[in-house]
Parts: sequence; structure tokens; C-alpha cells
Amino acid sequence: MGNADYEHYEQLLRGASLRVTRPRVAVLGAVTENAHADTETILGAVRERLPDVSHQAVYDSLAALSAAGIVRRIQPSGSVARYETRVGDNHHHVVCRSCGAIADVDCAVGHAPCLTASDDNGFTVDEAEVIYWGTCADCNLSQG
Amino acid sequence: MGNADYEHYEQLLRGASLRVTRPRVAVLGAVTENAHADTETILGAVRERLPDVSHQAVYDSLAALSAAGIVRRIQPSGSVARYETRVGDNHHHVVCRSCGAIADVDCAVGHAPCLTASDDNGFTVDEAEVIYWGTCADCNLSQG
DNA sequence: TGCCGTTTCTTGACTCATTCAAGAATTGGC
DNA sequence: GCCAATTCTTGAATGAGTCAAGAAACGGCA
Repeated sequence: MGNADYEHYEQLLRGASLRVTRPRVAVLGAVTENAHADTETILGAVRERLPDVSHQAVYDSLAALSAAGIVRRIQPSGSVARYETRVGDNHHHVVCRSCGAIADVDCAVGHAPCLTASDDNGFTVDEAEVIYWGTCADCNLSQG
Repeated sequence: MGNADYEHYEQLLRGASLRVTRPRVAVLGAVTENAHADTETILGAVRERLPDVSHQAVYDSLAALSAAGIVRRIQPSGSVARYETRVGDNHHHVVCRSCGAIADVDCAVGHAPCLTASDDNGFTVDEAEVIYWGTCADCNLSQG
């Protein structure tokens, strides 16, 4: 994580009116460099830089960053929480049923007809989340 | 749960080559009568009928029914597992961010263009799951 | 209808991601 | 630099879900 990165992360935090703390900057860096990583992986990555951060600080940072919309939290059924910094472009995810691998997918139709916010059952919808389930290339191979 | 119901559930189980046990029939009845209920609610409903079922039997039954495709398990981020018997019609769900309420939604475009199984990033996709996030009517009212 | 192997259920312990709580340290406005 | 507010550390607690071993129930077969 170079100095330019640090300044970029600091900007993102300040832009969201969040205090710039070392754990938060490190968490943001770790999520950027480890798309779709779970909390434990992020904790490990953060500790390479700040060996003494508590797991709670990482949980708190992830919660603050998620609430601010700087990172996005995803949690497919049966998985622990995972995080990514690609936000605001309404992309979706493919999840491997076999090994849990996750990859990004742009909406096949571009402007997301399924995803139009509408009024259903009295609900006011503001977001649509799509998860594609299947098998990744590696698992396809190893299973014949 | 009348006798006709019982026979219907029994048929479903046998049709999937599952043994017909009292816990399974009761679980299937409970899920049918409590769409989108979580495991604890289902356990409660089952115990009205079979006061001594173990929670493990309910977990096992739900797993067997899910694996057989008789019930569908859904688990929006931040929620515990929930179950429904409406299967095979590729419908989706709206989830209230405020109270967690869930309602069914048919795909707006009918034949689900976003949901076409395709080959992305080397993944073989076999299912697409859509969750709409928003606020339910009750929560809209109480929040102004 | 009764027997037997297999599956399922009961009981109870256990896991582990996540949350809670209290006090210490850090941040940033003044 | 100072101070109030926020965030971090430490350590315990929560709770959905899983694991394991033995008992009971299911259903194919005689």
C-alpha cells in the first residue's frame, strides 16, 4: 500500500465524514486488495501492517465503511460476510456451490430490467441484489 | 393440518424417495403454513403437533426437504435461514431493511432475462437468486 | 404380520462468526 | 496543545447451526 493509496483511502474516509484511523485505512486497503474476502482474511491482511489491531476494530471499521457506502458487504447463503470496494455500479456475483468462490458479473442486459425499483406488495424497493449460483471452472474440472 | 394435507405431504415425500416420518410431515406442514418462517418459528409450529421433537430433527428435516427440492431455503444477508414451499417457479423476494419482513415477487419481466443460465468467468450457472431490498408498508408508515 | 438393515431421531455437547460492554486511546475541532 | 466525542482494546457472551453416539422408527421382504 503506497503513499498514494493511503491518501486515496484517507480522501474516501473524509469524503464520507469518517474519522481517519489507522485501522480504517488498513481495512480499506485490505478490502481493496482482497475482493470478496471474508472478515478473517481481512483481519489477517490488516495485521500484516498493524500487527496489534483487534478483531473488533476490523468489525467496526467494516461496519462503518459499509454504512458509508465505501465498501459493500455481501453474504451468500451459507457463507460468512464478505466485502468488496467495487460499489455503485450495480454489478452482481456468481458463487460456486462447491468451493464458495465468488466472481463479479455485470448484468447481462446492461440496464437491469429485473432491477427496476418499483412498488411491490406495498414495499418501497431501493436496491436489487442478484446472486448467480453454479460451479466454478476449477470445480468443473475436478469433478469431471 | 387435515388428513388430505397429510396425504399430500406424504406423497411429496415419497415422490422424492424420502422416508415418511412424523417430524418431516409436520415440518412440511409448518413451512406450508408459515411461508418465510425461520427455523425457530418452524420448530414452534411443529411442537404444537409433536411436542417432543428435537430441534435437530427439524434441522435435519429442513435439510432433507431442501435437498429434495420440496422446500426452498432463503437467507437474506443478516437474517437467519428461512423456508418456503413455493418452489420451481423462479419467483423472488422483497426484504424490508427495517423489520426483516419478506414478501414474494414475480419477476417483473416474466421470463427473467437477467436470470438466463450462462457461462461467466468460467462458471457454469444453474440458478439466479434475486433479492429486492427496501421498506415494507408498515415501516414506511411508522417512519413517516 | 413380524424381522432386519438402514435411515432418522434424541440428547447433549460444541463450534465459531458476530456482538456486547467497559475502560483506555485516538481523532480532530477549537 | 486541550477537550469532548468517537474509536479501539480486551475479554466475555450470544446464538444459529453442527457434530456425535446411541436409541427409535421406517419400510422392504419373507
